Amino acid sequence: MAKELEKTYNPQEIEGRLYEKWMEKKYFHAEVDRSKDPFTIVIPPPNITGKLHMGHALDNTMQDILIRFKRMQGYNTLWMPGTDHASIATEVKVIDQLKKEGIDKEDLGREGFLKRAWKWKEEYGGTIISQLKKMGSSCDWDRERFTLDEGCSKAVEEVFIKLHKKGLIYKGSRIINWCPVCQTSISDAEVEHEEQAGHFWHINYPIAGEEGRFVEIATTRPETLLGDTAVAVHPDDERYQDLIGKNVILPLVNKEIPVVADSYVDKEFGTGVVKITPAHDPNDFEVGKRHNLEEINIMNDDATINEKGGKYAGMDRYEARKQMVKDLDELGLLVKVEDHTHNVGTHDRCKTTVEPMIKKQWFVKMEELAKPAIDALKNKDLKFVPERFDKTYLHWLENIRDWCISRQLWWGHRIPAYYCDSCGETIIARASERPCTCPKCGHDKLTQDPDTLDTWFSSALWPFSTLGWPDKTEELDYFYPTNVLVTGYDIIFFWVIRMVFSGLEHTGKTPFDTVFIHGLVRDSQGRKMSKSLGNGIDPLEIIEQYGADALRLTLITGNAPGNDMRFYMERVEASRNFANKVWNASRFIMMNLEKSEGLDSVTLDSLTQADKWILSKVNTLTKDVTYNMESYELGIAVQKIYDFIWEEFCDWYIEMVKPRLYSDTDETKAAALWTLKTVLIQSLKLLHPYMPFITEEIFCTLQEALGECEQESIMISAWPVWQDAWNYAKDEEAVETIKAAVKRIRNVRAEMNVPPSKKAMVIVVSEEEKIRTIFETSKLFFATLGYASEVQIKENKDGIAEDAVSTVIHGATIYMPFAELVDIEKEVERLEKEEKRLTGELKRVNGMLNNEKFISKAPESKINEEKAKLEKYTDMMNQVRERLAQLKK
RNA sequence: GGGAUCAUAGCUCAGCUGGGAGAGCAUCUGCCUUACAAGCAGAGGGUCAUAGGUUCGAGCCCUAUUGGUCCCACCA
Repeated sequence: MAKELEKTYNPQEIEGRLYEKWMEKKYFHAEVDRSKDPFTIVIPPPNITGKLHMGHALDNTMQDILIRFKRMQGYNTLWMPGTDHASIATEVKVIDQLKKEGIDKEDLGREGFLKRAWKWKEEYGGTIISQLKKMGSSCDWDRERFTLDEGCSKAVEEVFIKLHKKGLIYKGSRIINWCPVCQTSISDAEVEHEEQAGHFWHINYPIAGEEGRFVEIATTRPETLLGDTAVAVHPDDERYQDLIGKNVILPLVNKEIPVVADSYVDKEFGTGVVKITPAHDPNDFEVGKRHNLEEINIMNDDATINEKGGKYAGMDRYEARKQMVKDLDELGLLVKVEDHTHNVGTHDRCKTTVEPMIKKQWFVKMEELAKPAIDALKNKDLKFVPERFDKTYLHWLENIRDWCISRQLWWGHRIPAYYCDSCGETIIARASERPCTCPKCGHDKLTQDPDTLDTWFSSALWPFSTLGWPDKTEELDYFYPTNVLVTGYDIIFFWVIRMVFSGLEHTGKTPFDTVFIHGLVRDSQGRKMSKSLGNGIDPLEIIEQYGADALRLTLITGNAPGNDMRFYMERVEASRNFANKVWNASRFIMMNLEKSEGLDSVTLDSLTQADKWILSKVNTLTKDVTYNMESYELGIAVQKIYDFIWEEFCDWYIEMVKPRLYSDTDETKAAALWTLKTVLIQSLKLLHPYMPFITEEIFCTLQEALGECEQESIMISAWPVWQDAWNYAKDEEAVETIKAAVKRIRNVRAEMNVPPSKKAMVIVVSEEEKIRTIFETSKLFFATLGYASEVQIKENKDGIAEDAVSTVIHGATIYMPFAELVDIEKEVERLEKEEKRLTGELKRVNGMLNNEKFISKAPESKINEEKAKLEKYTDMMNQVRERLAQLKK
């Protein structure tokens, strides 16, 4: 009657089939349903250029765990999926592809290029989505979105126009970070600072009109000298007081430039004199503004020197540097060269050293937007898990600078700005409302701004643009704000912060209340997984070999929120082994259920001590796991489930129950089967968010075998809750006593090298009736687990051979009278060790209980606990001493 | 320069608001016990980085120190 499970767990066969079933049944799909509370997560949209890596695997496993957990708890869960157009990354890919065909981007023109880019997206953009499905991700694929799709684009346009109207978006000439290779501006967040070994060149600038007098400046970038428009000293610097207001002659250029006083200059650093290049340094730019200095851009977009550079025109910036140093040396103006390491900004994508340049770009004014985002955290409308990322978030926001959002790229959202060809008027308008004539001069030729927006501009709107904003959709009203955002700490600046202030500005709400942060997945040596190192481990290969469940478990176990983790194949194997353990335990249970009858008539009253013990255990486990999961302690929760299933359920309970199952006459057999089934199902449910495939397969097979149908899938079954009826504290305590006795027996036998096949009599001696009853009740499995040929339970040790091996547990002494094994010396040694341990414990407990401050300050429960311990240890000590005395005779 | 974080068994790491030092892997010793050798039973192994402090009590809180990692930052 029952459907059988395979002998070993074979994930490959199962995973694809189950995922298809889930898709078909639409379990992932969420519709607005006002009768239920929503629970929403938006996926960090992976780049369409992306391939699934361990970072995605971790990120998506965490989200899927939360979603599956909440779904089982009865929430109407929406996990909103989608992809990011990834402006620059994709543009580079397409350019590369074109290059292989010998085509230049410019040849193709904007229209042609975009056609190719869309084609590329159609071809490769779905790769990562299909890979996410292999992980078991329960996203609502019917709602899949793309940052460049119609809806998201509409939101982008709306936000741009809205912010512009409020004066929060402006176009201005400012110092921006320019990537000479990608030939686009980039935002501050995209600049990575890298320590580079460089030089400090000390150069003499002749003082105008004072033959033979120089002022020595020090610079790390001599080539920018061509754009110098001043030299600055500190206003209080006594050394240079007389120079302020005078002119110096800019070497090589032979132009007079002024000496200005500005407190930005550090007297202690270098020579205390700074050359000021307003067009190529953010500080100098500020100084320049304060002193009305000319801004001379000396570079082309590819970082070669432009026509303003005289003889250096056309040279690359580094080439020019070399030549200029040489020329200065020849002129005798080079004083010295020192080694100097300094931080230079590089483009995070291509690692090119960025060139600060003055360019006309679009910016978002940040100060006003940042404030509510800061308040949101302080008011606890938003929280980070773990909390320490609060500081990262606040620090960034409190020191925020305007966000450069225009990019000189084609693939992305076009800036909705139009310029009149005649009068230069700027018109901001929706594409659909694009004016035909200039509202100012009536000219009919308008040109749209060629730039596109930073890719993060659209992802910043992701939590609400995907739900229909700016339209007032049902979905937006119901699912927004979302609940949790799961992401790595590396994109807090790029994304999280921008979503928060965007959400607050445009919807008036924080887009999510919790940001659940994880770390990086590193290789076994702790290095970042990277293409160039070739140390990346492909999650798909792991899935292929070990199954998605094993991968998911590996990524979650033993990993604290926000911490990096190392990826080990050994750990994957351990996870796979656990899957196999679960599989086989289930197989065992189902084999036994086949022959079962009368499970329906089992009541809680008919359960044995052992049954009640495991039921009580799984009950507590349920409470703990739920609590941990609600606190985002996923690693702790799954560790508890793992320990429970493997140790308590498999190694103890199943072993305890075997004698009853193998007997045809045991009247508690049905109770055992019922308990096995019940605890298994409950454990599977708790495990399901972590290991969705194996739990589903077993759950369904089991239900089929039982002819029961709670639900057709475990993923829509109800999450277990703690119930008072399953709380059996006394039975738990009783079974723990038995376990302690069994452990002692095994310990003694192992130490004496007695094989399990060699059974021996076990005599339990206890003066307490309660203890004797516990053993009496559990005699059957106690004998099996303790490898006993016979179990006797006595009130006193009368009649037991004096030299019988013994061991002591709380409340009882266990004797194993097999003469041939006796080794008095070892026995004494062991007991003395025990005595020593107990002495220590007693000392500690006595110390506490005799301490007035402890008694007056500690909570009563704690005091009672310690009192109970004192009693227990005293009791054990007496037994140990008695036994010792007996042996030493 | 500012900030964060880590230092716990041979290795990799858990340890949530202070009260039992833990897991996986590795090692050693027995077991092919009819769910599982991807297994079962047992064992060894730690001054919880160092020095102080708070506390009846510290791996956990405070201070300093050492060493590592990361983030931020306009010292030319």
